[in-house]
Amino acid sequence: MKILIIEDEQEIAQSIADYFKTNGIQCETAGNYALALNKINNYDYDCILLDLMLPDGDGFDILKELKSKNKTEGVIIISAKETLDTRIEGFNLGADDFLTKPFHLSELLVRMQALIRRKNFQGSNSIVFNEITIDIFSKTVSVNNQKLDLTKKEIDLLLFLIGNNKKVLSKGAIAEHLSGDMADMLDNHDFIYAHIKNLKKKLHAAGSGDYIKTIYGLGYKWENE
Amino acid sequence: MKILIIEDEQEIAQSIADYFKTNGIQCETAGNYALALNKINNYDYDCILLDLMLPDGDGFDILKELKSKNKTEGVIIISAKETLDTRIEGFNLGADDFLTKPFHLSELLVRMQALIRRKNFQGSNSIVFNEITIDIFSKTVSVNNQKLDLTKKEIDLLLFLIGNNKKVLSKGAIAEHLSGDMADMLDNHDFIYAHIKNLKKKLHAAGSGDYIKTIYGLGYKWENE
DNA sequence: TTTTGAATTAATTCTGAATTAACATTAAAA
DNA sequence: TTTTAATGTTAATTCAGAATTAATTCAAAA
Repeated sequence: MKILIIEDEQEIAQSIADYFKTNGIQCETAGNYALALNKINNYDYDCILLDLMLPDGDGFDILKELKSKNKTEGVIIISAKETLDTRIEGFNLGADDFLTKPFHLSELLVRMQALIRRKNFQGSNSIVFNEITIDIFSKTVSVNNQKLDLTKKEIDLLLFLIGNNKKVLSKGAIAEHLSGDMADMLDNHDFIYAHIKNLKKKLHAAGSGDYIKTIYGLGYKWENE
Repeated sequence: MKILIIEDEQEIAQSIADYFKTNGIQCETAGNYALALNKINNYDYDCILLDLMLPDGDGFDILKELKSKNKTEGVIIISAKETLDTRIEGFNLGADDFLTKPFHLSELLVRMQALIRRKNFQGSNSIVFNEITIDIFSKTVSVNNQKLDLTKKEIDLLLFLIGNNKKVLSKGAIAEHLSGDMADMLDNHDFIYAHIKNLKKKLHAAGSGDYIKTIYGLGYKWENE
């Protein structure tokens, strides 16, 4: 078993490598974006540990590269700051696990072993909120195990709301997220109403709770009632 | 800071509680599955210590319950027998740390503090004034943990007053702040009366103190009585 | 088929005006 | 000097209409 550690802090990379080696796992390290890309494209690994903040690039880009090349390595993101949003972005890009610094090496080892086992069993990764389950890989949403037929934007909206659990999101912020670009505040954001309504309707029809709250004058938020 | 210790061996639970209390951490204990479930569903804790083997149930089920209800408490599993399998299952179910008995209380304390630090770092941003808490992200105001339903202007006014704690704010200044534009001093500012009154009413109804003082002829100020 | 913009309707919040109450100032009376 | 009454100013309260924001509907665009 061989893993690649993409991490610019030499000390951290080395201590992970040492710990893994004593546990019978071969390791290679890449301290920057360019080197990491090179290694990924020329060698195969069982698992990749990926730090998001690199001196010469974004860890997410490496993830994109991996997926675009249809590489099958499992990826565990290790990041200093974890928000549910970055977690979801990570999962959306195909990461398998997410670990926040500082972490215990034993935990990393266990998770990595769990990941490799999961890979072998073709397990799926999902986000669960009460009766709602969102499968990150298949992009399917189900309520009480009943599959929902949501459009792309509806899933995107749902993830954005859940990912910012309890935080109020303005119409402008939602519009920007859904449309992708830096929609300026002068734009027409009325289409948000349609998406909110449709998503609410579908969730409700499937028997889900009313988690999308309207905060009059401020926006919307997702909240367990 | 308050934690819940779920552990059936009374002696162990007590010694943990004692140790933590001398370190300024409040503790509650639950000696069995049923009691633990009850406490979890009715109170909020900063962290939960979870023994896996309980006389009337499985600790993992408590973990599942926590996650399905989207509780955000950190969970440290303490278990007598650690196999890689139970570790993996624990992490997969969302535990944050895993400690094998016997352990040093000092280690438990350090890990718990690390966990809480990690949680708080990504935690919500809030302003607290005695019994009043204003969460900036969720745009919610609560008094003694009871949520208030304030309008945009009311929240705005509350923040303006608290933010200028003890400073007298003229009606004109408040009007300018609330309306956003450079309202000239000739404008009618009577609407301020309504907002002040509504805000006072809602805060008072929720059991808050009367912090909004009228300074006759000058304006209003926020002050701890 | 899905997404978006426009038009319409509904709901909520804000604000100005009117009324009433509280306070401050002044001046006359005790 | 102190009290009281008269007067004017400021604040509290109330409420209806104005303004804003959201929901809904539908048709056009992607």
